[in-house]
Amino acid sequence: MEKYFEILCMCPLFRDIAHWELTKALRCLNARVFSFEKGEAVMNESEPAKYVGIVLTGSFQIVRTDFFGNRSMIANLVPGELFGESFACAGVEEVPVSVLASEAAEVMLIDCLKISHSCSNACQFHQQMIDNLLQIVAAKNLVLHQKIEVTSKRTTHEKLMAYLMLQAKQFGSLEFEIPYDRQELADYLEVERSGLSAEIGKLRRQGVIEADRNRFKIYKPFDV
Amino acid sequence: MEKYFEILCMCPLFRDIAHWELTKALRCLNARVFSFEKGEAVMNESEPAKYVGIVLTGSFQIVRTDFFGNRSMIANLVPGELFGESFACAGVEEVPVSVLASEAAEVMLIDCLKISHSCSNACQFHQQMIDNLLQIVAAKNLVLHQKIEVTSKRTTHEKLMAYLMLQAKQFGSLEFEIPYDRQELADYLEVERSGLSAEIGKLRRQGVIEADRNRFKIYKPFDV
DNA sequence: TTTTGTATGTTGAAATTTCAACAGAGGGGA
DNA sequence: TCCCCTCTGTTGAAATTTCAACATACAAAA
Repeated sequence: MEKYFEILCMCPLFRDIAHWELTKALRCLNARVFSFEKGEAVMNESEPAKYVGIVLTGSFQIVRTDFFGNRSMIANLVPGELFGESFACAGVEEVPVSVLASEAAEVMLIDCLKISHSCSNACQFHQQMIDNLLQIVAAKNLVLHQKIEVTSKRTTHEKLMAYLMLQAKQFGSLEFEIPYDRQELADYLEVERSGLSAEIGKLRRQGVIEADRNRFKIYKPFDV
Repeated sequence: MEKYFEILCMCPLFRDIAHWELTKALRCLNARVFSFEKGEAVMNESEPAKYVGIVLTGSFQIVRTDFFGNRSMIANLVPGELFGESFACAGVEEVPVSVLASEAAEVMLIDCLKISHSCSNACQFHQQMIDNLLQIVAAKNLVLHQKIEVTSKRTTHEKLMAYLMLQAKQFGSLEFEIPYDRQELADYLEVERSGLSAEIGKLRRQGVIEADRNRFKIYKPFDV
């Protein structure tokens, strides 16, 4: 467990929890680590929400698949990030998403009730973790608002540009990598892959962007 | 202030806070009540997030308007519901939405910092309110996931049916009223109003639904 | 009652997306 | 090296949406 301390210390869930208290906390929380191969699911749609997951290594994707098999990409998770916390805190019986490993990856799972309910040992850290959870869940809200901001645009062109500008802003550079391949980006933007590829090709020919696989470069913020 | 006690007691923010403590709490929180006319804004896009709002009477809508004036409807709020809490808890400098009164309405505004920071009087209720906030923010997450579920559908037909089925499920009846007029529903579904009206007309003629203003009735769950 | 304004429904052309199918590039393994 | 498979880009036809414009119904105001 100790080998994950570095990443756990960076995890917002353990913010302001003393290093020496972490070992005790993990035991009290009955935290356990699991490994996944690419494509495996940590959490499946319609399961009850019980656990909070912390990405330790690799990366995961939060996706939802509807009745007809249409896939919608919600977010990409990198080490230190959490998932499942909103559903567990809200106590939903059926999570509306799946969480899939997008490469070999490891997570730590914690029973959410163990966070909110103080244990018999009267551990100090519970309160701090609830405060931390509140901030994390609130921040997750912003991620969803961001997706809505992008996907509420009506055309593939507008969605793509909105997404790329947002990424550029977050990376602080007009050149950056995105965590999605074409199909996944299409699933995030809620458009057709072929249409997305066509749009990228068009922007490339117009000299608006440069795109190589998941590496993008914006030349002109707007093609006014 | 006392005249709002009934609605405040039902507000999830004050869940498990003793009735006798509420008066003290409101004073400690420096809670204040404001009135708004239809169309007025309690909160504007790009303002810093500072307050948590509680709807006391009337109703409000959370909307976002982009660069080009395209409006996107996020949610409708009725008495007892909160808004702004996610942004305030996440400490964002620019809220991504506006909150507008959809009729004459009243809200109670509370400085979010006063909730999370214990006061000098060492009031008891702060901790309970943080626990409550966590659940509220987590639930807000579900509302956003729900909107994404609906709007990720590709056609107006699918979006509309997904929305209506969801409403029917929440009302527990195939007959119900929605809180939006046609333009607002179009803004929620992220489609064109005229296209939405056309689709509603089609479904009506096919006998799939009955629709009069904001009152809907579903005859056949699916038009397989 | 008449007027005015808003909400809703309709329509047809233009723009865009979806869909299905295929081609080329590149990586990994045999 | 060759083969296989995945990812990306292209394309053209069909389906759908957007856009602009107008008709109608209804409610509030004059």
